[in-house]
Amino acid sequence: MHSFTEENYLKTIYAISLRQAGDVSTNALAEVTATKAASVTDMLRKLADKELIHYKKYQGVRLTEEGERLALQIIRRHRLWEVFLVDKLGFGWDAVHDIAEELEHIRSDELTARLDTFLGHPQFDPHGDPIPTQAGLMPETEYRKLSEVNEGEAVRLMGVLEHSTAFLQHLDRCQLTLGCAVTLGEINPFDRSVRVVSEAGLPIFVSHEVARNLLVE
Amino acid sequence: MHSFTEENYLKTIYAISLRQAGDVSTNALAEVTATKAASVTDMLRKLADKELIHYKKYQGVRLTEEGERLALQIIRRHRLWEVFLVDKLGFGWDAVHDIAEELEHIRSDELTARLDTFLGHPQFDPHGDPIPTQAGLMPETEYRKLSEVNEGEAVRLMGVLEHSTAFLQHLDRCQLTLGCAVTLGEINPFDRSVRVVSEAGLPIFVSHEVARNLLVE
DNA sequence: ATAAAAATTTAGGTAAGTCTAAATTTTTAG
DNA sequence: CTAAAAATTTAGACTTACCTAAATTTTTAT
Repeated sequence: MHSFTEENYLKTIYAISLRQAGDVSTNALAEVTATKAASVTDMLRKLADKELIHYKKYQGVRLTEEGERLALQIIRRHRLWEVFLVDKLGFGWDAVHDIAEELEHIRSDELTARLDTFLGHPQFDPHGDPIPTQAGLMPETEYRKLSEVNEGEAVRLMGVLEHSTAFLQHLDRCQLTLGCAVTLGEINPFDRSVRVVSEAGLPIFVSHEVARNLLVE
Repeated sequence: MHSFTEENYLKTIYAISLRQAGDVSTNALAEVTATKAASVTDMLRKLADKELIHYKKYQGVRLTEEGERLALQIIRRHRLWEVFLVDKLGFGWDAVHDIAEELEHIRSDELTARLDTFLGHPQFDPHGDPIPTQAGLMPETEYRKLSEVNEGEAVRLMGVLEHSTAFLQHLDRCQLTLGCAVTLGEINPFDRSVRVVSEAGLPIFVSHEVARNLLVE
């Protein structure tokens, strides 16, 4: 069996791999796991011994097939629990990350399977992130960033790239909820902020910083 | 904050205190926690430093008020999760203990409160054990053991004293479910086994060993 | 009452996961 | 191309929770 800590490293390696090409560096892992590079090195040696990562000293790491399978299993559990917390318990989408971070480590395939059924086999978590399948596949999504949409286009808000409480609460205050349809107004050439118009005709001003963290289709 | 392991010790001290008078011995704890007496002594010193138990060397331990408050909080979470697993996810009552053993350590008062509401503020877990209140009180129950009931009496099955999978599955096979009404037939004077009759008139033979692990009212 | 048995604690050690400081390797800049 | 900077690894140490073996205290039985 793998420890809580090992699972978190696998998940983190997967997450970093998604947003950058090439192997994952020791320092990048140290930053995300909030530990020191020396501690990361220790753990990498251990994960390599277990053949969960490909690791050559000084060269960074990448998950093996088995490592990726485990990472996706943990991400699946995390996202299913987030759906539970929001849909069933009524938590806000900005309040579930830390709790799901603990729940994801409960080790029971039957629990995961029953939870999935109970929730109605959801495809996406409350932040619009796709839920890996039981078979261990991450569903592909074809979303663009709102910051890449042209004036006049009509799009639907499908996900977020930033998961911080502060960002999600900002979206709540702007009434930008997942699934809402918006039409792009003019883009301010100075700061690239943009006005979008909701279904209800309500104008919402969105900074470039926010727009590039919103996924639309 | 208190570690996973510390929480388990508190819960175990509480559980042992319930079924025997006087202080809890080091050996009793070693047996239940499946560790060695020397390890228990280490942990007792730590819990005493944190003022969660009263501890005098060689004299056994008992929970302080704060220790009992924490123990009841953990038991509350355990039992609420068991209700969730059985009522919402459809697990059998014989399959939930180990999973709840992990879930009980998820540390979020809001999670516990919302789960309680979601489940409809249940008073008892799937084994008939009372769920401690949010205020930290263990509800009193006035159940007798089936082995102490007289011939001819009509009683209702309210709980179990033994929680093993084997015992619970045995009850399932006998169609002895919580809440079912039975009337006591004759008690065999040789082995103290007893015949009970269900509501449907079905006769069920119950060994003394089983009868003294069944709680009725 | 006291010696043997049982229970408990102390002493010293291990593994996991972390740390700091020092050594080493790789990358970058002139 | 090479020296300085940055990244990474190694060495040695700490904490938690556990262990075994030995010492100590309490209990039990004659």
